[in-house]
Amino acid sequence: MKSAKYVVIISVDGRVVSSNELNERAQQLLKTLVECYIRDGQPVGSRSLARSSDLDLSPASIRNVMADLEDLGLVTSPHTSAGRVPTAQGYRVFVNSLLQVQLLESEEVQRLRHQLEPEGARPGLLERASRLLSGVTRMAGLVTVPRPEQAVLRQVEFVSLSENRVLAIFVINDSEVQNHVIHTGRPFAAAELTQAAKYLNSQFRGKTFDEVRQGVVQAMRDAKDNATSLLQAAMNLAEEAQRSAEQRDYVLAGQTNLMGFSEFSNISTLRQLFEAFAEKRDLLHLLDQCLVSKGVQIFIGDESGYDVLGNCSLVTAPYRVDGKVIGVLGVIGPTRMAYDRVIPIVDVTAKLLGAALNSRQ
Amino acid sequence: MKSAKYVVIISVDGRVVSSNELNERAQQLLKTLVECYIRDGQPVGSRSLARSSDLDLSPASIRNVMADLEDLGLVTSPHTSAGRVPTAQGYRVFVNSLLQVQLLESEEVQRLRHQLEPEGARPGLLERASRLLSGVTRMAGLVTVPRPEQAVLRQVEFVSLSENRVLAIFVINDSEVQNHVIHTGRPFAAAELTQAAKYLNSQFRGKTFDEVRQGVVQAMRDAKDNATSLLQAAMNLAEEAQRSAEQRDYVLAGQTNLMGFSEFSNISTLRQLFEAFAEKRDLLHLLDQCLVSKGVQIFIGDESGYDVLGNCSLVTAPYRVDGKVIGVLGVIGPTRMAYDRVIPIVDVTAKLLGAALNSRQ
DNA sequence: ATTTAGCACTCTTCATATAAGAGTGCTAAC
DNA sequence: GTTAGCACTCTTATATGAAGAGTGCTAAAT
Repeated sequence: MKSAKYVVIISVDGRVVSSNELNERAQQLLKTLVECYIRDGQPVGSRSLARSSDLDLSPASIRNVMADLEDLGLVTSPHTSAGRVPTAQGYRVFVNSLLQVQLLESEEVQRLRHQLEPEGARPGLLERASRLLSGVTRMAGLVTVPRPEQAVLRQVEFVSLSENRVLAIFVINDSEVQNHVIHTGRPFAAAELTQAAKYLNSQFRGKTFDEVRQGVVQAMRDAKDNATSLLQAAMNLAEEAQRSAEQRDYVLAGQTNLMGFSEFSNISTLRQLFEAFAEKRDLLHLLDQCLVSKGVQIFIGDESGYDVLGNCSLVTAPYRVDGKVIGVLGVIGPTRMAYDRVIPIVDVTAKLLGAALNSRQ
Repeated sequence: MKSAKYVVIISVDGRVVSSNELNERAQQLLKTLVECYIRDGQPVGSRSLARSSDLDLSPASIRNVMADLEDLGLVTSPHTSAGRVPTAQGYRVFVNSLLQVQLLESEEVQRLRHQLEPEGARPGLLERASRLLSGVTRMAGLVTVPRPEQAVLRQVEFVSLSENRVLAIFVINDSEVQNHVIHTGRPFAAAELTQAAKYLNSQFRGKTFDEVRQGVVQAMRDAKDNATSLLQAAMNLAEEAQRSAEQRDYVLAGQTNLMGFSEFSNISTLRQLFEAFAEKRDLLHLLDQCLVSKGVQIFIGDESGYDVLGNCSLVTAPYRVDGKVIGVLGVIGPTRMAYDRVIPIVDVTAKLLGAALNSRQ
């Protein structure tokens, strides 16, 4: 292998993140190549690249550049006599420094906003957002349920189910509701439960779940000596509910859209992907990483670290209530996706969802 | 086409339902053919059928019988030089009168029962039943959420969300919970809501939703003149909640298992099927039809009336609480499935789910 | 009258061969 | 530094032929 002509800056995690040191021509050609490939889905050869690019170069010259890009790991060739295809790293350079995102028409934004208006409770806002994303991108939409830790407790109710089982109902933030069955050590009378709920509501209504957690721990310590059975019980319930309320989850929509892409024409690949959707664990882990991000975050191909997502890209954006990030939404599709369209859509949808949630306070 | 030698009884809906008039030999051969095809997934020829069947016949004789079965529409041939494959009608005759179901080992039943024990609330009982079905049959499991009309109201709570929005929480039957956002005509104070809930609980706790509906109508009529604003409001809330509580739904599990079958190797077929799963409408309509059945009910291939389910079979059984049918569960897979195993599994699971729901009362 | 052996026939599947086409890498000329 | 030319590789499509599976029909056997 000959040494590369151009230097590419590598980030801390060992991946290409910048093309500052790629010369003008190489950048231009990489950009055009990615655009062509995203548009047509076919490996693009030197000939058609010469035609598509504004540069006035012969195919032979272009072939030289392509060889360099290939050495840098930005493009690859399916076989000798096919054109070049971007690698995950190639897409990364494209997204980071070559891409100019399309601005959404304001009427288009209006349309999105309209879809997220709180008219009619069904289906829920999260599900509508997820469907919206999948519908407008023709890929799969993904919206995590809001984090309870950062969510505000609005109300808690206890309902006796049977002997030792109590149903705890938490109204969170807004109309999001979580139900949890709690197995208690002893039976509780209805009046006892009502009082427990009353106490908890008076203490913690409007508090975040983090604060609730702390308050519960504190109260349990204080109550050590002179604990009434009721307080003790209420605390137990709250803590247990708190624990089971920490489950992360997401709402997925439009998976079937992915079946239209040739990338997933291999049914075993497709199956693994869908199993990952159903399993949720890996996706949730990935989405959790996006919670810390300020804005749109993208995983391209193997960057995710999960084999199943080998030829998938995940475009995400966190959504906020009261300025605090409480969840993430995004779109999942083949690495070969129209990033310039998808990125602003995800970005705007996150903002609109946050706004919709806020307006419900 | 030559005329058929054997008469097949046709049921009211125009489908073959009985093979009483098929002679002994034809029945035996059809049975063996279906068994072979279910086992191997290959069209079965006269030669191998001669070997597999207990009958001591030459391939040539068998070919004669096969020609008759083909005329009757019970088997078909993919092409000239392939063996025969059962049609939907062929499967129907097999299931109705040729099949002997396998009895489940009692230890196997124990294992199923164990999986449905109410230990740990997560995931919910319905979801566990659905997963159970998909896991043990290696196909897709399906469980409808219980019908609210026949369900018993255990408790209702109202929570004020914002100006004109009230969250109604219905605890039904057992730990099943439904949340509904109600848009009210005017704001309600917390105390008002509490009283409304108290009133409704005192009136309707333990009643079925049908009775609730009647009670609501009656109370609204009585209250016409001397209606307190509170009663009126409570009634409105209850009625609206009632209306939105009528939505049917199901829990699906193990769809990805279907991707392993050659029947769904065509990705466009697969996509349509998965879209039907997501759409839910058609499946629900089909499942509704099974509510009236006493026991296991089966749709084979095009019997369902939906094109997407062309090469699917759906095996269902209603489940009961307090002797009343409140829902349906089942398994969906290719028409080529091991009916002798699946039928008792679905049957038993329905009983076990009913029992598990009952034991929670 | 039923059953069966024999046989011609059809259709699929697999392997092989061939030609066309696309695109490359290299070299030498511009 | 750029490009034309060219040999080379690899894919794709198409044709061909042989093997194999299974059928339907007919005539002989039971």
